[in-house]
Amino acid sequence: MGAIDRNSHEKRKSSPGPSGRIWIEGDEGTFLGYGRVVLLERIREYGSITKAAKSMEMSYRHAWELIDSMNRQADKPLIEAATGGKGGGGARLTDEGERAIKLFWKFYAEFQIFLKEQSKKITLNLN
Amino acid sequence: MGAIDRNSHEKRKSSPGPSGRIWIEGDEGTFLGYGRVVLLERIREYGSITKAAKSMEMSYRHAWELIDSMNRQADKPLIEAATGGKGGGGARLTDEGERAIKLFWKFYAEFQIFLKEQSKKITLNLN
DNA sequence: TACCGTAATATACATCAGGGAATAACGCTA
DNA sequence: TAGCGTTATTCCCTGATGTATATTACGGTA
Repeated sequence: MGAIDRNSHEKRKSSPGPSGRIWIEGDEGTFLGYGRVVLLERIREYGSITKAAKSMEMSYRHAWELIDSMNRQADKPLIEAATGGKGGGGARLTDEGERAIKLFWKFYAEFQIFLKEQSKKITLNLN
Repeated sequence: MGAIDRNSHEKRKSSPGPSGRIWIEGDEGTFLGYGRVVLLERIREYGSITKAAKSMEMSYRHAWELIDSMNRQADKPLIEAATGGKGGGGARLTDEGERAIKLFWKFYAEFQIFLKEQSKKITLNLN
């Protein structure tokens, strides 16, 4: 339920020291990033782009563009959406989407470890 | 002599795979980043904020703000500037600035290694 | 003292990513 | 068939960021 900033990056504590952002690049630019992956998870949770976007305080327009970007760059779509029908339609995370989520969080976790290691070295050198 | 983009991050090849940006956070936000460190080096080279900014295709105003931000957040100034005098004045990199440059490039180099390692793991998982 | 090139600073302008709102299409349900 | 909620798409507006431009301050030098 936490708010996500407008750049689709995680809110980071502004504690001095090494910091950074990571993402997975695709053919058209960013393929997977923190905000995108959280969006995927929210869609899995709510089954709706509209609800997922609202839960992140993100505009539907922006959410849709991110999903479209991911789907275009992936071999197979990460999200499959349907208009009309019961409840007006909805969206669902595919197996490919599930794999993308796992892939990114693994990368993300290793980066956090990397930053922590760097923090030890760098804070020593500051004074 | 290469052009630096407007966000003060290095121009990165858009090759698919793990990517990212790093910086060193200070009390007011970014303290050292790629663009800032290149700016420091250019000032060391030219002895002038004006010339350093031009060489990076950066506005003087922006360059000055970056320098001011770094100087305010560091224990001792990284850049010392003088108005008037021979040649109208100039700017010079301090020893503290020299250390900041080394510190950042070390961090940067280790991050490149980290990305390369991650690339091996991730490209394997894509197909 | 006049000149010079730079630092320092303020103001106006341009650009652009994203938000908000409006609208159409869709297909199940009652 | 009418209603519903969602996806999909378009247009306009705003806020933030950086550029461009102009002006002043400065202190050596000729």
